[in-house]
Amino acid sequence: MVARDLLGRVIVSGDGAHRVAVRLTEVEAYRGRDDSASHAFRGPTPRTAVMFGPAGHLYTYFVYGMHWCANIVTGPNGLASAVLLRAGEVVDGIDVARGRRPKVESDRLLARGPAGLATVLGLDGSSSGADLCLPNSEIRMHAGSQVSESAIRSGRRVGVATAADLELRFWIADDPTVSAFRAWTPRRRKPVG
DNA sequence: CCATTGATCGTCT
DNA sequence: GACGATCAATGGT
Repeated sequence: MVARDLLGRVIVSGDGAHRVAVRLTEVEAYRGRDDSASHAFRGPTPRTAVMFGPAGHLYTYFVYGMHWCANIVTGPNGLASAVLLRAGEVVDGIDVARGRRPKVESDRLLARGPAGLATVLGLDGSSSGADLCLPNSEIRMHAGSQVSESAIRSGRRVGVATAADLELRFWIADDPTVSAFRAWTPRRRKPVG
């Protein structure tokens, strides 16, 4: 399992009227212990334990005090590799997706960006560790359609401070749902007084 | 379209 | 105590 193999696959959450499906158009690889930008770089912690487990499970994390983002653990080794789901196209449950992001104007932006993608699928901390390969799970993955190698582009990862030169971000060429690249910039602290 | 900035809190040191 | 795998609002071009 490699990051580019995930492009074109479909992540599905919920059933019936709650079903939402997202076809992945942009992903970003994190090489566990070998990668200073990875949450697994300093070894397992309670939060990152699932990254050190078997492939095909979900790893969700909370950032900036307000957003959830989702990864798929890729394994199969003890390296704790994972792939961040950066963007996708909502292919089913568009009304549910719109309801979860009522301020988003265009459907193509509904699952653009990792936090938006997780929101549309209804993912949060309770989803972490879920096995995506179980067909009856609340969250599961379908094969989707194959994306040809010639349609895949790669480039630097978004918003990472270290290992910034690695080209571990992959997306489907010319897809309107792919997120915009933003280089990492240092963050000003809120004034103390 | 682009650039800038505030919001907000779990996690690890 | 500092920081972060982000987003949306704002204001300019």
